[in-house]
Amino acid sequence: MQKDDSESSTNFIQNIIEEDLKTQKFEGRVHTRFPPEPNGYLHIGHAKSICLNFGLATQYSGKCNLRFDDTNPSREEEEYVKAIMEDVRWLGFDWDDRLYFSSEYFDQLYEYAVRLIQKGCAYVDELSPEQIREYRGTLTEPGRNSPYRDRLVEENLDLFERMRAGEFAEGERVLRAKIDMASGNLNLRDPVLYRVLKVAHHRTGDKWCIYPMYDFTHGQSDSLEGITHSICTLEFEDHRPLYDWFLKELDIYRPQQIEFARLNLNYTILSKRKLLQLVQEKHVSGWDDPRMPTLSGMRRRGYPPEAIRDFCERIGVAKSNSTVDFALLEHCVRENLNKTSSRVMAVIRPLKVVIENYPEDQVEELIAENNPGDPDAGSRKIPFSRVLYIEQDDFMEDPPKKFFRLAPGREVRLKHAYIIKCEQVIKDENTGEVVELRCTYDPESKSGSSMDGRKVKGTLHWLSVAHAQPAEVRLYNHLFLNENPADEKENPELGVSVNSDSLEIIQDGFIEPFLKDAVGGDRFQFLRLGYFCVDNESSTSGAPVFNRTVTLRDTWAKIAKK
RNA sequence: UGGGGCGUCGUCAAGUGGCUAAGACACAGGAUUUUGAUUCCUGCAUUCGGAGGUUCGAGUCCUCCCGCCCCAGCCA
Repeated sequence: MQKDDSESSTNFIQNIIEEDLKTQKFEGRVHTRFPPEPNGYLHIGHAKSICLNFGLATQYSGKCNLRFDDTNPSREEEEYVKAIMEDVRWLGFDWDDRLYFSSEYFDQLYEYAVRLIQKGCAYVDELSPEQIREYRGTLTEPGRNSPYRDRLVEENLDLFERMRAGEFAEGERVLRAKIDMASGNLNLRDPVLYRVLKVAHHRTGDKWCIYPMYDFTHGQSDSLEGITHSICTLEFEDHRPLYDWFLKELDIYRPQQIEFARLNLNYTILSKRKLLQLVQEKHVSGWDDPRMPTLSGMRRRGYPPEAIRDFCERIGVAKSNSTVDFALLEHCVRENLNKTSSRVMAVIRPLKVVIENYPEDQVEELIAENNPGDPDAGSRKIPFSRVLYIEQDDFMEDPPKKFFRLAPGREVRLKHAYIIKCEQVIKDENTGEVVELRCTYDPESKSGSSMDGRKVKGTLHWLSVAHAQPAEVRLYNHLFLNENPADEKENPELGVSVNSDSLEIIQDGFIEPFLKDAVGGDRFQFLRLGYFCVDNESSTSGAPVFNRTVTLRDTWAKIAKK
């Protein structure tokens, strides 16, 4: 297989696969799987795994399965299954007819367990959970054998069958593998294979009251599906000997487990447990809150799936624990949106401007290009009149040196329109707040006219007051101010560290007339403000609500800070 | 003091003994610009956790040391 891009380098997993292809280890096959547990929503960390697994399959003309690892019914729900499938599809991947559930293998897994018992490799233990822990030993001291370890095969078979029949309460019996209680690898100290769980399963209902553990399920499921490369995260490295042990003892097809480092992103948390906590404690509106690093949150925020895939491509795959800069994700989002979104004007903190020398009842239709970088994007008309809104930030009564927006006596260009000059500042008598600017315009300076060559430093976005439509605009910032919110030592209480400025709702923003009819998911660049999308949840017909996806890069903000 | 991993630029990350250690993001300058956006240039590791050694030649091989991460669920 030739790489289509000779400049890009291969990661260590690709190297392994290419070596396996060369040696015909799996008869030239590449078959991966993405195996989420349906106990939460997918986040950007899962996207890395999805892109890796599905991407490898595509690259090497192989296949990738979607398999729900649903062996613990007490934490799993159908709601999550649906959401996960939606998210994987949205990201742009397709599992065709290869949708699997570990629970489909419960019969087969039970049979495998019986086989191990018959080989003398597994036994039913009746130590309590606490005793099992005690007998396991510690990191530095070996464990001790359970007194029930040497039961006869027949006795184990009978007991295991009775476990399945529901004769024992939770915690009274477990099935354990007989490996090595002195192993330095704790996973090999007679791991539990089956436990009693008198809980209905979202797919198998009440059929079972014993459920296999992850370790006894994952490898066998991979084996049954003919997976070649079983890619998982680093914390499972210690499980690989166990993964291999089961397949060897069972004498069934052996896929190869490969571990890579999970994604960490600064300013965000990527742990299902903590994300669930944010949802449950209502620090966010739900799993799809636009501030969440979940795929559903990013979708609602306006991140294009292409940008997320690009990000996953760029971060690479390796084995060292690392934390990727959030700025890289934002860069990918901007890069995509810059190419694809129409430029429109919106004013979120309006300041009234009256053009004194512009006729009272005149309205002009000005031509505005939709995307300067893309001539095919076309243009639209925008109304210009005597009374306008500009952004409050774009005026300063007493400007610093490098400020080249509007100020008393200064000139700026209004985008697509005329050059105006600030003649007078009107303030509120009581508060002293600037409430209106009286300006004049230069009729010769109209955009597109022969006389528009005159240069001014600043160009502002604006809206005609009579034509502007009101709209709610939501501005988002990092959910956490701390660069490393996952650090328990720094942030023992997660909720407390949530950035109180992570959401700002602007109720009284204004948008161009035609944006009134924008529909959920539509994406735009609000000139000079950032990229925004129409919120799917809160928007109603004719009254769109906009989410700020990401700001534009802002050099001025950096200068102003100094 | 057990077992398993990892240490290359601020952040990711190529590099599989042989030209001056890729690339991206970030950052800093400059040019163009009716978005302080975009685009375009330019700069940004004499050095690869440290110390020895092998070699004509070491980020890559060997030895020792240091640091960081994971494992003691009947979670995945």
